[in-house]
Amino acid sequence: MAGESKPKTAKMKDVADLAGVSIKTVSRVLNNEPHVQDKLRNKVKDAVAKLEYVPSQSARSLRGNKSYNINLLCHASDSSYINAIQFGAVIACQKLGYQLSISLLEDLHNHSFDEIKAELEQLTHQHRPDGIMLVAPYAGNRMIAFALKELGIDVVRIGPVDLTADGILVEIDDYNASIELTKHLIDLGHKRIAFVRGLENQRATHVRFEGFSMAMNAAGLTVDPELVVPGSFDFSSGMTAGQTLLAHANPPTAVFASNDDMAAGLVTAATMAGVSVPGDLSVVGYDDSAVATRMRPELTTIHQPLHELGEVAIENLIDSFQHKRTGSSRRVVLDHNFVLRDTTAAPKNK
Amino acid sequence: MAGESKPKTAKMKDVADLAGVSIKTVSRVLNNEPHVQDKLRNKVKDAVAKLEYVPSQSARSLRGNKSYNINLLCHASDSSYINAIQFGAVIACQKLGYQLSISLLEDLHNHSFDEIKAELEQLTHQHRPDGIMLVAPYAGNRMIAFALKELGIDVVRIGPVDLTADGILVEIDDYNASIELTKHLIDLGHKRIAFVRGLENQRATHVRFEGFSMAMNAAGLTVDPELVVPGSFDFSSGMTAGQTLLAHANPPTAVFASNDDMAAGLVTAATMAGVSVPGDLSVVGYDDSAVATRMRPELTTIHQPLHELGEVAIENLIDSFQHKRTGSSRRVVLDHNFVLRDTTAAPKNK
DNA sequence: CTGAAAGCGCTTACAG
DNA sequence: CTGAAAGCGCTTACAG
Repeated sequence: MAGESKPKTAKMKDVADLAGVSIKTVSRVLNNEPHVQDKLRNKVKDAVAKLEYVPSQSARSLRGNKSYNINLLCHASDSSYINAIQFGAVIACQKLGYQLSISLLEDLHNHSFDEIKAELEQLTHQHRPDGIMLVAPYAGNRMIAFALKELGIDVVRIGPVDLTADGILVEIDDYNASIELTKHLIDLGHKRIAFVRGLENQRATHVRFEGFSMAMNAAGLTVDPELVVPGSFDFSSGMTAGQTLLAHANPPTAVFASNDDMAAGLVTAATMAGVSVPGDLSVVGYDDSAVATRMRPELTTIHQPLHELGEVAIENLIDSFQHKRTGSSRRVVLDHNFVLRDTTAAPKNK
Repeated sequence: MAGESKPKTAKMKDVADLAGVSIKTVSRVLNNEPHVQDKLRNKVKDAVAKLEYVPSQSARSLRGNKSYNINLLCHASDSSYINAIQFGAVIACQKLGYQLSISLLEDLHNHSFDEIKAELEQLTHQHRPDGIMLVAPYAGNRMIAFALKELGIDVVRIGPVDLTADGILVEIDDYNASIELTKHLIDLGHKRIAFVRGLENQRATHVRFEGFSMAMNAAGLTVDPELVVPGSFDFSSGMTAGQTLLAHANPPTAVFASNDDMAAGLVTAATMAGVSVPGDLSVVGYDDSAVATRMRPELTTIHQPLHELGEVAIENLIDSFQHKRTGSSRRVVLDHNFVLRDTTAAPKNK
C-alpha cells in the first residue's frame, strides 16, 4: 500500500475567493475581530466550513509572534498529582486553541542564577511558548520565576508559593484545609497527633504544618516535636516516617501526612507492623490523588480539584497575555473538600 | 515593577553579517548540510555562539512545512505506565530539537470511521505535528491508525499491536516475557495458576495469555477456565478478580495478573481477606510500573523499559520522516527483564 | 562550494 | 466597515 502524500489544505486565499471577500476580512472573522458586517461574516463562516479550512499555526506564529503553545515545566518524577493537573491543562488548551507541550528540567540544585537562566533560555528560545506553567517542585522556585520574568515569558504557578511572589497563582487554601483536616482528628478524640513534613523547600510543607499547629493550639493540644518527622512527599519516605513513629515509646494515635503518597506509605508500614488502620492508628493524607482510592482502607484526605487547578491556570494565563496584561498579578483560590474515607476513627483508649 | 518586554533576539541575518557570509550558508550550517568549507562553518558557529542565536521554529515550520512538534495522543486516565513512556519521549524530543505535545482524545467507542477521522483531522490540522505517538489504549486501534494514514501523518505505536499493522512499532517480546513469568511460578511448584485478563480490545491481553497458556501446556499443566478471570488493567478490577479467585472452591496458589495495577489490587484483596502474599498466594504483575515498588510486599513482575520505549519510539519516528521514509514500516523489539521481588514463593501444600 | 531571489500563509500597520 | 501592500524569518529551488 503506497503511503499517501499529505493532502493539500485550503488556505486563507481559498476561503476569501469562495466567500468573495479579501483575505483580510477572512482574517478578521477568524480572529473574532469587530467591524465586519454580519452578511460577510456569515459568508466567510460558510466558506470556512465548506473548505474545512483550519489556519496554519506556523504562519500565525511567525507573523503574530505567538506560538499558541504553552509549556509545562516538569521534574523527572512519577506523580499522579502532576498527572492530574496536566490533564486539566490539556483540556483547557485544547478548548482555547492552544497546545500543551511538556519539557523536563533536570535538577537545578547548586546551579547559579545565570546557569538557570541560560538553561531556561535554551529551553524556551527554540519553541517560544507564549507562556509557561510551573508546578511542584518548580512552582516555588524563586530563581526560576525570576529568570523567566527576565526572559519576558508569562508564567502561571500552581500551589502554595511565596506570598510575595507576583504573577499568576492558582491554589487552594492550604492553611484552612489543614486546619479542617486536623480538626477532624481532634474531633474524633485524638490528642497525640503526629505530622509528617514534606520537602522543606516546598511552601506546602510549611503552610500545612502551620495549619496543623494552629488547629492543635486552638484545641488546647500541644504539638510534640518528637512526633513531627521529615518526609519527601513520596511513598518510601512515608513508610520510613511510619516506622519511626511506631517505634516511639509513646506512639501517636493519629498521623497527618502532608500528602497522599506519604500517607499510603504510612498505612503500609503500619499494616506490616501489625498496627491496624484505623483501629490502632488513624491516618490522613492530602491531595486526593489517585493513590487515595487505590489502597485499603481508602484514604481520608483533602480533595484538591487537580483537574480544575490545571484548567483554571491555563485559562488565566491565556487570558492574561491575550489582553496584553503581561506582568499582571493575580491569585485564584479554588475550593477544596474534606473527604472522609476509611483511614480515620476514634482512638481506642481515648 | 514593570513587566519587561520580550527581548529581541538575533536573526539569521545578524549571524550571517557577523560571520561575513550569506544567510543561506548560515542555514546550511545550522541544518548540518554538506558542502560548506570548514573555515566558513566555524565562522558561522562562532557567530551563532556569540549572538546566542536560536532559530525561530515558526519560520522554519512555515517555510519547511515542518512543525518540529510530535503529538502524544492520550486517553483520560491516570497511568504511571503512560507517564513513564511520556518521560522517555520528552527526553528524546528535547535531545533532537523537537517538542512533545499532549492531546487528549475522548473515548471513541461507537464512533464511525468518518467521525474518528474528522476528530483527528481537527486535532492535527491546527498544530500540524510532524508525527504522532500512540500508546495504550489507542496504539492498537486500527481505525485511528488508518485515519492517521489517510491524513498523511507519520505514526509510531508502542506495545504489542496487530502483527499485520504497518508503520513503526516499538515493543518488548510480550509472548516470551509471559512464558518466562509463568515458568517462574511453575518452577516454584505451582500447578493451579490463575490468569487475570486485561481489556479485551488490547492485544497485550491476548499475547500475554497466549504466552501463559503455552508455558502451562509445555509444563504439562492445564489452564483451568474457571481460573481465567476478566479485568480492565486497573486497580479495582484487580481487587475484584482477587475476590473472585479467593472465593473459588478450589482456589489457585498463584496468579498471573496481566499488569501491575491489577496485581496490586489482587495483593490488596488477598491481604484484606487474610490471605498472605506470598505465603498463601503468589502474585506476579507485568510492566514494573511505579506501583510495583509502592506496595508491600513488593511485586515480582516483568520489567518493561518504559523510558526507553518512549525514547526509541521518538527516535525512530523522527528518523523515519527526516529521511523521507514516510510510510516505511519497521518493528523494534527492546529487551525486557524478569524482576524477582517479594510476592512469589513456593506453594505451601505442594 | 556559495549566494541572490522567491515565497511559505498568515497578520500588522496603513488607507480609504 | 473593507482591502492592497508589506513583511514575519526562515528554506527551497535555481544559478553560478
